[in-house]
Amino acid sequence: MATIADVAHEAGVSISTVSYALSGKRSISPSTRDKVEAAASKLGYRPHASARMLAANRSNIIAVTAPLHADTDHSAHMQFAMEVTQCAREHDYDTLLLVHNDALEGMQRSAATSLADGIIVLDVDAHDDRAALARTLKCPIVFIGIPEDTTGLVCVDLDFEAAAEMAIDRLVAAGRNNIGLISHHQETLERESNFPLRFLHGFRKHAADSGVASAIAYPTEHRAHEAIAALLKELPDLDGLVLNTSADVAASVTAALAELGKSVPVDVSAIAAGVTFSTHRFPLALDTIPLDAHASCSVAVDMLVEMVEDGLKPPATTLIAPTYINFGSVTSSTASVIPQVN
Amino acid sequence: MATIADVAHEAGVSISTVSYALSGKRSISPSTRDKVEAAASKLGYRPHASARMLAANRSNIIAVTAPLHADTDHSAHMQFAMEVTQCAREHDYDTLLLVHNDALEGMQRSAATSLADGIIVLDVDAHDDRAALARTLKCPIVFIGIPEDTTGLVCVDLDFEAAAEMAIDRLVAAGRNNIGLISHHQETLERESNFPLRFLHGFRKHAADSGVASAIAYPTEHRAHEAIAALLKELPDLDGLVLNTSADVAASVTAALAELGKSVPVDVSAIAAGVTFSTHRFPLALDTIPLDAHASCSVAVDMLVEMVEDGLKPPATTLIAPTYINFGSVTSSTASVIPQVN
DNA sequence: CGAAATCATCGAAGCGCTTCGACAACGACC
DNA sequence: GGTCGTTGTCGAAGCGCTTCGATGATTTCG
Repeated sequence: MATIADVAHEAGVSISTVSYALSGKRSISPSTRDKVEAAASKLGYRPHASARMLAANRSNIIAVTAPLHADTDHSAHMQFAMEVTQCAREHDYDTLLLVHNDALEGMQRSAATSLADGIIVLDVDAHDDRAALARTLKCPIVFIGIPEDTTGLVCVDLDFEAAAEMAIDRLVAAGRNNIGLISHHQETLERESNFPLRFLHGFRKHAADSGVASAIAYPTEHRAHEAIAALLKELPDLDGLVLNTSADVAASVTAALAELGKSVPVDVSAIAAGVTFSTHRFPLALDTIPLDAHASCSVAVDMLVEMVEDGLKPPATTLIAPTYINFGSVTSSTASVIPQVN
Repeated sequence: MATIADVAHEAGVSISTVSYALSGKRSISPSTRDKVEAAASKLGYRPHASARMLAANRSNIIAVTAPLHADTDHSAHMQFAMEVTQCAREHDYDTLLLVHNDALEGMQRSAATSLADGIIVLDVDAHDDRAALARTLKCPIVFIGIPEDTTGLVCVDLDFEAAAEMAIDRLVAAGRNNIGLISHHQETLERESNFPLRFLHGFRKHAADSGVASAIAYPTEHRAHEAIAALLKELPDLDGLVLNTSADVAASVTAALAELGKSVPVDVSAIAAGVTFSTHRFPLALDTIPLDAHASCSVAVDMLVEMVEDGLKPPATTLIAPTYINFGSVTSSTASVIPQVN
């Protein structure tokens, strides 16, 4: 392991000159810089991480708390954790993984020991322990997801209320006025993972405001059949469907409707909203208002890095505007089938 | 942030005494130890991570490379990454996440800068770039998964060949002699993720050795129907089924067979083998020979930590013996249905 | 009872880097 | 031609911790 001293010696300059030449934090003559760079690459010099951390008082590491609940959607989590890691790398930060049974202790430890410069909190519950802890730590923290009480916190998330509104608006614009929502499993709601609740709230409110008939079902199985049946019972003329649910349930919607003699998108137009999975592999691809891990993580990491490097910013919640991906699963109730679009 | 000097001052002893009292690396009188501990907890002292790393020349961090291929099973990955993290914590190590497009660079970087003390490699292909790189790094590395050429590498994985054998043996013991295997999607095999290949190999060989009729199908969809049809075409008397495939395919096996008038376990007995998901939520729970993330990760992390702390150990491959979880989805072909067992 | 071993503690030397202040050397400017 | 900025470089002071060797103090034992 070559050290900065070796490079300095090889280049015939002082240690500080090497440091400045490599960091660019002070002006260095081109000729010296070249010598230093040549020496560094000749020796394969890589600055020692801990030495740098200690001297600079910055670890260039951000911690990510990714709890695993029994009903956690691992696939979604992985996407977020990976996306955070990727975004962090773009700012030259690495990512430390903190697991659940360890989440509070881990946050505390990585903050108190200066192991991490900042923390990203994933999979936030309505009443999340980590929120209370976050308020006591002076380490920059960004939540991806929104707890009920956001006082003093920096949060980023998809605007689920707006996503629900967008879904309803699209269906209404297509002449659909009997709109069902398939939400999440009861146990997910009970755990108070917050986003399904926010989506529900947005859906209820906007359905009422828009004057459409609506119903909500909570799947009990890993398929849509039961939920669809429940919706039809309440709303026999169901002609629009919003899916804020798990992948397996959403994937079986078309089949479940087909079994009842109803087709998508003609009889029932459907939109998946606030979901992390892609529907393009489904038997029939569904229009999607995605919960885009990249979008959320990118914003969150940018903010966190800014907080680390430029000092704390005022706590605030950033809602990310929903976007719409059209696959042709919503058609006008009066028109004929429009061919599927990519 | 209280430093060790503050604690020393508060306790009225020297810095080194504090260090030894807290680490236990030299004998310290009980009275002094108590004073130090009191001072430390009074001040809320936490040793500064980078200072400790620098002085001790050990980061207590292990890196995990978790690539994300297009066809990667995120859920399985997350389990492994989490499990590694959990196991690492038990040895007082933290876990750094390295993402794919960054995997080689990341491994290099974390090793060269001493950011990580060791590396765990996940989701290993038959011809994995990371194997070649691993041979050039002097940093301890453990592979979870087995590349084709294991020269100079330390690898840990489920014994997939033995798992395939165990599955066949169980079915044969139940009088099943027409055994089908549902393997993975073609694209997964093409990428040469290695474990499906090893399973395939074990299955082929042991089916031949056992003198049973066998067939293999590769699912094309996210359900079992097509694969089952393919198997029945080749093996009309199909009475045993081995599932080394994805969760969605395995989950729909019972339904697919039912549509063809065949029941599980009477007409066809089935075993899921070498899979990370649990079948206990399936419409019908299937006997499982699990690819147990905890088992693999625990062994891998133990080995890695040992390599870090006690010096390199000779490269070798450790195969983990398969275990069998009985849910009653395999019954004797001559007996009547046995009630499902949990 | 003195020599040797043991124990408890301290001081100081790093670990490898960043960064501050100092200081030549050099033009620019009036 | 002195004064003032610039510019480029260097030395040294840490960052907070671990660990080695030294040193008294205390115990052990022949």
